[in-house]
Amino acid sequence: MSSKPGLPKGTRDFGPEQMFRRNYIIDKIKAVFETYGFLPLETPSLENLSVLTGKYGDEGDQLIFKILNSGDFLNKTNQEDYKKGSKEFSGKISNKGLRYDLTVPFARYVVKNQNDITFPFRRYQIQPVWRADNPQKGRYREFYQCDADIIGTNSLVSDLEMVWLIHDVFKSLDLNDFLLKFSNRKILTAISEYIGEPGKENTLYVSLDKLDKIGKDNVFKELKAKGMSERSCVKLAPILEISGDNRQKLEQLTEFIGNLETGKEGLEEVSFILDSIANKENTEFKLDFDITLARGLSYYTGTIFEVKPTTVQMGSITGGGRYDNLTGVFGLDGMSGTGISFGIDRIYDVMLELKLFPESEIAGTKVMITNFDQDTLKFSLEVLNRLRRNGINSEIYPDKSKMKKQFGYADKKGIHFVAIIGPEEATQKIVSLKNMSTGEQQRLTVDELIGVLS
RNA sequence: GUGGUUGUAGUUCAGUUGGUUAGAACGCCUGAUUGUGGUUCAGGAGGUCGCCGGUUCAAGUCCGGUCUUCCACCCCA
Repeated sequence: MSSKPGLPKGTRDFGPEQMFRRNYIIDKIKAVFETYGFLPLETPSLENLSVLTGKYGDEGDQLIFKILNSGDFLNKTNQEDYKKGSKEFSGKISNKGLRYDLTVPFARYVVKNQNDITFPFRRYQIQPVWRADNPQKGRYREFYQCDADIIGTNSLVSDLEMVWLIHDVFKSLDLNDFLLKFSNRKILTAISEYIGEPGKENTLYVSLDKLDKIGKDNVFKELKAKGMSERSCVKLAPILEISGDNRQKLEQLTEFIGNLETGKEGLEEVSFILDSIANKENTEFKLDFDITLARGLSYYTGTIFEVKPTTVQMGSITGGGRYDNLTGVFGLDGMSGTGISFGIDRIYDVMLELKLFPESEIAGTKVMITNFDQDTLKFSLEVLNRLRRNGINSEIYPDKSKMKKQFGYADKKGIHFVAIIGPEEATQKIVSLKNMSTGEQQRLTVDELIGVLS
């Protein structure tokens, strides 16, 4: 066990069975993305560190995997660089890193190709990302993100589309045990203004996000520890008491921040989403307007959303929101967009736990042809080729082993049919087809065989 | 990054206060059955006890380090 080669922390192999299921998820998501008019994009696994750093906050920067420069990189450094410490020094010996998410490379792409892109630009991207985080359940160092973004418009219609998109994706996966929480960053900004701590919304939302986890008292404790005054906390307390359905929550919140400019904007935006959703027919929306929803990434400026499974213990499986100026850091201002990211590794774990993968998706080969001897082989290969030309997943057992072994192979691989071609069948140009689940066996011509298996 | 936890056959796990040749179940291989799998029966193979070092007459068992697993924090998908 030990001497066998291992895997780096937080990475995994995906065997055939897992790949069938992963592809099932990816195919479904891709299909929905395409019905929404999103176009595919891929970017390199590697980006220049100048592109990656400074976009995810100090903590995020530390989680970026850095790639050592090629060649004699030490030759280009000196004792002074070394003495400045790891952070400075790593800048001298590494200038590339593995991508941390898909949004920043996308922003880079948009800026680089701004003259060729027709805006608003709708793209989807399904690729792995890497984070040097400590792994746990549902947390890996290499995992896939499925992103869809609409950039180049600040229309709320795009935000609304994201809400629909989320529902359509989970519907097509038959994953119904989820809750879509949403809110608006402007509301948080207004709240921090209202309680007399303008500009401190970052402190506020980091703590508020933990409300259901650590409780109200601890949130206040943490806020005070971060320098928020007693008076602000007193003003905040009644806002946290807001409850009821989405409409009721919105109305109660209006009493606090309805007179503030950003507050008014935020409330109107939330209201628009709620109204529009209500108009979409025949769909039950599990939408929860949650004031305490914050989302970590600092680039969000408007609508924000997050999806959590309701019956499985798991972090968020989807998240996103509106960003007003994502490309600003790359020198292109005024490019507003909205985006969503599905975490397929977590969706996989949830679906596995809820047993939502259909059996039929797991089968690979539909029919296996037996291998008798040199004389029958010619006809067997002929049949094999005809099956394949008719789009039937088929394989021939490569060795002239005992029937017992050949059948055992088909059984273990879950192959539903075995086509037996022995001397008798070969001379008559027929096959004996055995259904492995019922045990029934019938003699068929090749044309009949294709008919049965199509 | 901080604190804890885990590692023994392909898999899931036993293994006494440190003491002869490290066990079980399932899986795997062979045969009963030279044209038929999943059941049954008989037999068999398979282990550097994660890795490196230390204590000891003696280490799977005790100690240190390291890697890995899972968990909490931080943060996140």
